[in-house]
Amino acid sequence: MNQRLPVSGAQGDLLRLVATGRAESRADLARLSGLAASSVSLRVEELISLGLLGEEGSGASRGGRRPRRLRLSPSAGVLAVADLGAHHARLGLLDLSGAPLVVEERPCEIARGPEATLDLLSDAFDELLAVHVPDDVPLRGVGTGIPGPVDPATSRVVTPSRMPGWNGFPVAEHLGLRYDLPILVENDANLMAAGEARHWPGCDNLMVLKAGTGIGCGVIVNGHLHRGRGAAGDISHVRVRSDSSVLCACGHPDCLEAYASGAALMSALADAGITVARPADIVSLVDDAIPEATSLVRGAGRRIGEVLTVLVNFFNPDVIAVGGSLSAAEPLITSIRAAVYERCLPLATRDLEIAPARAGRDAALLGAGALLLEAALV
Amino acid sequence: MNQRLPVSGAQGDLLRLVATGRAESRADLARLSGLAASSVSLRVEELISLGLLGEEGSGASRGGRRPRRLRLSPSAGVLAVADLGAHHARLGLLDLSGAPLVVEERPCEIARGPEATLDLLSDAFDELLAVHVPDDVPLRGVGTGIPGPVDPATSRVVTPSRMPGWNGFPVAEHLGLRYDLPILVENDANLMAAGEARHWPGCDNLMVLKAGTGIGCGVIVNGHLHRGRGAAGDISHVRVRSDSSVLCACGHPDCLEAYASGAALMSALADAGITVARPADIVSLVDDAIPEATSLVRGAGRRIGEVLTVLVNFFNPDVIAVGGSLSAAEPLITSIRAAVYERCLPLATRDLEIAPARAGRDAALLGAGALLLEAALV
DNA sequence: CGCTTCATCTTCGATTTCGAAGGAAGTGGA
DNA sequence: TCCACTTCCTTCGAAATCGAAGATGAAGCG
Repeated sequence: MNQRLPVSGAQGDLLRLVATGRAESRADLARLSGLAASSVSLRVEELISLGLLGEEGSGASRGGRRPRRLRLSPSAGVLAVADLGAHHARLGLLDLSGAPLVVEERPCEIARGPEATLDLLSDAFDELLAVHVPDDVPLRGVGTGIPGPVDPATSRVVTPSRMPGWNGFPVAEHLGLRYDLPILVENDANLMAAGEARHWPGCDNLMVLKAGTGIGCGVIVNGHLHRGRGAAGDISHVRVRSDSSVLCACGHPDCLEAYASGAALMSALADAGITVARPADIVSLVDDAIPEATSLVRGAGRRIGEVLTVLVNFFNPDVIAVGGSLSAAEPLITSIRAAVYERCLPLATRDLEIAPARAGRDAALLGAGALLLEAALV
Repeated sequence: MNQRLPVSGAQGDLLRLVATGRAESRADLARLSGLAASSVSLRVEELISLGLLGEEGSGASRGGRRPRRLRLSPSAGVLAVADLGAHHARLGLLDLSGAPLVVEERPCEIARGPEATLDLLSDAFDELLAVHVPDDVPLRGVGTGIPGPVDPATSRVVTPSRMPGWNGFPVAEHLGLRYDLPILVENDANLMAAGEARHWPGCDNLMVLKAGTGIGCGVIVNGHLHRGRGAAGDISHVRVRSDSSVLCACGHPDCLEAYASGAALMSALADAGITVARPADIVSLVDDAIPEATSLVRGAGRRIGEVLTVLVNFFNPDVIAVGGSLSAAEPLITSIRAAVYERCLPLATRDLEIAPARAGRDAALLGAGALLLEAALV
């Protein structure tokens, strides 16, 4: 049941507005699309008779007649999305409004190479589809996040670290052999940013920091993901000020990652005689008020904050959302805030919000859905 | 002769495409606007009969019939644009394709306050119009650059340094009292970036560095000026790594401006017993191979490059254009390049060009024209 | 309760845009 | 030179879109 959406032009725009939750009624659509109300009515009627859109009760009055609420029909289709990590993949199915139908996590060694990994992924998708989706509901798109840089022009992985065999691999092309559908391949931090963006209505410029084993960052400019040449947002190898000198795996001294990533904190804790298995365990240590852990997290936050200082002055975002497994540690955000507010221009921090991410663990999957809906589905 | 352009919707789009030089023929317009060729012909015919557009000879064949070249009629109108500096204003008139008709520089103390300065500006505009523009050619828009932050939402100056009396002043509103026309007010580095952008066709993401008395920076994302909350691109108060510690006028230690601005270099030269009047004089010293000057400029370039490192990783621009009076010093760009290429991710520098600005001394004026044409003129 | 006001949505004729077809004007190869 | 082919531009009927007017349903108010 693979099938491209049979919509084009104006119809597609309207469908997208409903799918992304920006519009709920014909009147909303008229306001947002710029089309005349009459044209909207016509197109909506067509979309309903195509079975893509449905009417469902009525919305809240804004002082006059209540709008008839429009929703994507559940049978309009589903999206299959995944977020590949080093040792496991998070994957699931979304409906066409981008809401998750089912999400699960499977072990998956990315080091086994692209073919094996992607085939495992496709098989998992097929399983989920067979179990959770009726036969007459078509798959409309496939998207996946990759823990490394993706060239936006070619959808190929470029110079990834810790992903042997993936360099230059045409991921989208390979998935396209199995699915004749819109395919999205994107860096995982970028997907997370796209997912987070939907939770900050009215904020067009945001940075999403992913503090986990590594440090990732995605950038939304003007409501759209900024890709640059494929590495945009990569701040992990920025040089930080420091008294000592630590050599990073990349060959340069004093990279942010070597001081403030979950991996760096874990190894520093080990030096202090405290062994933890995952970055998330550091959060528990902080919650238990273990001084070594708290001090380390605070130092990491300060270092991250110092780097963000430059970026806040330069980019002036509305929001910096901090996610990833380390973000649950209270002192992290606090010390990031302190560093940024102390050193940045008042004009840049005037209305700047530095807050925990809102999209939760499935942010990357939701982001993949959002990008598929916005960009890929015509 | 003030008059808003009598165009709307599709007509305006087409006019803009011709004005900005992106389209030269009906066929170009059809390709770029997305309209059908037949619709383009209709609208163009209207624009010609309105006297806004004219046909002028024919262009180069692309293998078939030669296109009839379209140009904005010289009588379609003019724009009045200015770039305010601390002690003088550069101002001029542009035709509707953004090309300068006349440019001049006048002494103008910005410290005399907004009313006096803006009235002087308007008087200068009126003079130029009277001398250089026939009575039947209307003024279509007015734009000016300000050497300080401008809130994009309100077009007010916010927390400027060295501009007493300007804080919170509604510049656009004030000019609007005298001209019932589209008014543009923008930070000077931003205008320079907008002007530079036109000289880098195909490059959608660029940073323009202005190295003069101060250090300014404008950012073009996706072909459009990025404003953020009004301070975007302001990197002059970013903290740099250094052994010593210098206190900047802003109250923080070790700002980039305190080490690498023309003002900082001049004061360092003075300490070495070499007195110069303007940053441009430093360039002559470098050309004469005065070791102190060369070494200072090289150090400034390295420091600027180190800051750019962070921004290149984060933003992944296609081009960094270096302008301003110091940019003529060869070692500046060389050492910026060295710092950036040494430390940035290969993916980010793969196709990155770091080059002297191309738009010349009138960059800001051209930028004002470009922004007026793109944004203000409907 | 009836009245006014408001926002939503539809109807219908006027306008704009499209797209297929074709004429005009050029290039390049046999 | 002729002829095939390309690109540019226009013509004209078909289709999409608009906008004014009105119908619909709900909230607010005396």
